[in-house]
Amino acid sequence: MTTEEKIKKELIQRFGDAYKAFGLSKLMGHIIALLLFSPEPLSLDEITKQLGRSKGPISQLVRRLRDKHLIRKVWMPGNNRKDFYEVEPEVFEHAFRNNLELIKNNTRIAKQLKEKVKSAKNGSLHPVDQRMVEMEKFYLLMEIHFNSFLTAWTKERKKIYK
Amino acid sequence: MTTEEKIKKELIQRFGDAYKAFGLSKLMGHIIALLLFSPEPLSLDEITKQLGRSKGPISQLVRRLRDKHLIRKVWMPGNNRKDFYEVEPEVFEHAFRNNLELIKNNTRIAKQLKEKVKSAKNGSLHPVDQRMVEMEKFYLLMEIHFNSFLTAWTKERKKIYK
DNA sequence: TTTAACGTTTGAAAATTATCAAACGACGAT
DNA sequence: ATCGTCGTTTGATAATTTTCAAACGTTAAA
Repeated sequence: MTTEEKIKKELIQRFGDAYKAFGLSKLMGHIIALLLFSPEPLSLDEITKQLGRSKGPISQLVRRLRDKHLIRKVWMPGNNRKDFYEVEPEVFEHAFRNNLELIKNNTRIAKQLKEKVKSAKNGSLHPVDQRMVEMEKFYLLMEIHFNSFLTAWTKERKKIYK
Repeated sequence: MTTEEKIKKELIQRFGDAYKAFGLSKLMGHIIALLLFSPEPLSLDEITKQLGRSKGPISQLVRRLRDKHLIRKVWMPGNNRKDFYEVEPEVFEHAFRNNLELIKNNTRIAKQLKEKVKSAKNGSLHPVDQRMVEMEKFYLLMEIHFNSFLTAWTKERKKIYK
């Protein structure tokens, strides 16, 4: 096995683990890693072949990755039949934004539960109320900092790819 | 069912979903939510009873929650046999820090792969190299902003619980 | 010292999720 | 118009994860 193949294998491996750690499908990580490594866009057939899986799951996960804006379809001249894919230029940013949605959901939980506790207030304040207030503030502040990170990154990225 | 019970049920439900969305066990979310709602620390028996599960999984997940610093054991006077648990005062911060570890792991992946590509450089630069450079910068910048969020939160939290 | 309650561990069962092979519909190519 | 290739869908199977019940060791209470 050449050095390049070893690197490719490790990239696939580690992206799989990372995706799983974030609660996503391991195979999704494999697909991203493979496309990340490939200098050229790959067809579904290529992906299935290189990852040694069958068409079913690849087709489904490629769709999900597209929904998440992590990869995109690219038109290849001279091949009107096959779909080719490559990673989105802003993969990392999009991956982060997907995570941001989960954060926002937490803010929503806190806000809604807080309201419900408040409206059901029966004289004595329930301790969970205080916690929900804290939780909402926590995630709101987090959203602010996450957004400021995104602006900072946009600037930084321009420097890299100018 | 009283309003309070409805709120409790919804809290448990939604924390379960949220935990699952972050790739953790749904039951872990249930335990946290239950403890979050309870004004008093709960024993393992209470938790198993209230969640309608058996001792095995509760025992295991309580340990994992403790490892993650999301809940803690609390000594109860007059009850030397049972272990009682409550949520850590800084649950949200600790939950965030756990996530930060995953982020740091991503930084590590980028750094390591980048090095390997560089050391294996065979004349023509492989496109994955550029991507790894970008990835590392992305997650390093993220770490900076995450840390600044944590400092900001520490300040904010003092205001709430002063 | 004995007993009983407690938390942990463990092997099996249940439930969920991932994966495959095959069938299908769509659409260029011939 | 027909054929063949492509991506999707689907029902069955495999693999993984979750859950339970029972056995176990430990330790406070009697």
